Amino acid sequence: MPAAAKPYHHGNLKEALLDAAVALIAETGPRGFTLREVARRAGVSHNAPYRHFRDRNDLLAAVATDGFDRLTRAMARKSPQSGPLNRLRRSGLAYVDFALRFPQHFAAMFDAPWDQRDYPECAAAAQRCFETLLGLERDCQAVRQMPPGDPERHAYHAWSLVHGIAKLANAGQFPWRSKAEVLRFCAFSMGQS
Amino acid sequence: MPAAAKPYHHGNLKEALLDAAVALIAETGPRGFTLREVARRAGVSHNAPYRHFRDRNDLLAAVATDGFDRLTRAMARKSPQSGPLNRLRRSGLAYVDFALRFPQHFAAMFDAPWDQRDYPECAAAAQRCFETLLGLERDCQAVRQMPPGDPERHAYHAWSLVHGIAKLANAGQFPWRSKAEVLRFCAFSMGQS
DNA sequence: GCGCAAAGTTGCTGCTGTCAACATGATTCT
DNA sequence: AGAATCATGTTGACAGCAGCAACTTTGCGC
Repeated sequence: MPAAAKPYHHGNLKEALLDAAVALIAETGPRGFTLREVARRAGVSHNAPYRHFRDRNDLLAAVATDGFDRLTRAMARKSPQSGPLNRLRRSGLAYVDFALRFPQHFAAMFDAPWDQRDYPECAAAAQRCFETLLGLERDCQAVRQMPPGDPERHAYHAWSLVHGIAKLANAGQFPWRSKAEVLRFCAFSMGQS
Repeated sequence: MPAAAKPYHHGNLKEALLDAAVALIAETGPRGFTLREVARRAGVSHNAPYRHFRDRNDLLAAVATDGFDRLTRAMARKSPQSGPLNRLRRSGLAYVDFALRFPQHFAAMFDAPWDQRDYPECAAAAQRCFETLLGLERDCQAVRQMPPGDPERHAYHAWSLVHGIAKLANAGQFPWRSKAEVLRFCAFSMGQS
C-alpha cells in the first residue's frame, strides 16, 4: 500500500482531537469552538469525535482539564529566587501570565457552562492546581513570612485576588494596555495583602 | 375592535425584548440564550428583534449594560451604617451578592465574547460602576481610614478581589455551599487587605 | 479463516443566526 | 382627505451546528 494512503483508522484520534480543540479554542474562543471544526482539523468526519467524547461539553471539559494541568505546571515551575514568599508571589504572577497568554483556554476552564462535578477528572485537575497554591501558602506560614491563620482561607484569598485580576484584565476592564503593566499591578496588589 | 386583538405593532418591543432576554439568560445562561427564544417569549416573529438590535451580540450587550446599571445601584445603595470604610465594605459584599444571585447575568457582563469597545453604552455603564467604587475609595482616604496611595490602584485592587471571589464562587471552586458562607469569607478577605 | 467489537462514515432531524423580500400601519406632506 | 414614506413586523430561505441512527471498515481473539 502507498505510504500516503490515509488509513481508515486514525490510530491516535483522541489526542489529535484534543490538540485540535486546544488550538481551535485559542483562536476562536469557546463560542467559535465547534465539534465539526475540530473534526475537520483532525481530518475525520463530523461524527468521529463521538467515539471518544460523549458530546461537545465532554471535549470542552477535556480541554479545561488540560488547561488546569498546564496552569499547575506553570505555577509550580521552579524559579531562581529562593524563599517561600518569593515563590508564592512568582506563582501568582505565573497565574495571571497564563491567563493573559491563553485567555480563551483560561475561559474554558472557569466559565464552563457545565457543572464541574459532572467531570471528575476536570475537578481533580482543578484541585491539584489549588493544592499547589496551598502548599506554597503553608511554606510561607512555616517560616513566619505570613501571618498565622487558616492556610486554606489565605490560599482562597490569594486565589481570588489573582483570579480577579486575570479575569478583569481579559475582560478589558483595566486601563493598562500591556501585559507587563498588568503584571506590575498584580505584583503591587499582592504586596498589599 | 376587540381589546384582545393583537395589534400589528407591538408598541414597546425593544423593552419587551430586553426583559425577555434578561429573564431568559437568568434561566439558561449565555449559551442557552437564543434570539429566537427571546422573540418567542415576546410573542413576535423570529426576525422582529433585528429591527431593534443589530444581531445577537447587540442584544447581549444590552443585557450586559442593564446588568452594570443594576450592579451600580446595588453597590451604591445606602446602608444604615455610617462611615466610609463600612460603606466600602458593604459595597464589596453587595457586588458578590449580586454575582451570586444573578450568576448568568453577571457572566453576560464579564464573559462577553465581544469587545466592549464596540459597545460604548456598555463600556460607559461599566465605567460608572467602577467610578462608584472609586468614589467610596476616595472617601475612605479622605478620612484616613485607608493607607495613602493612588486611589485608582486601590480601587482596582478591591475590584479584583471581589470579582475573583464572585467568579470562583460561581464556578463552584470554593468549598462553601451557602451564599452566606461565601459572603462571610468575602468580609474576612476584605479585612485582610 | 471467522466473528465480533471498536472506530469511522454517511445521512438525517431539528435547531440556530442572519439575509432578502414582502406586508402593515403610523406619520407627514400636500 | 389622500398619497407617499418610512419604521416596524412577517414569511421564507440558506448554511452551519449538535446529536441520533444505520452502515462500513478494520484489527484482534479465537
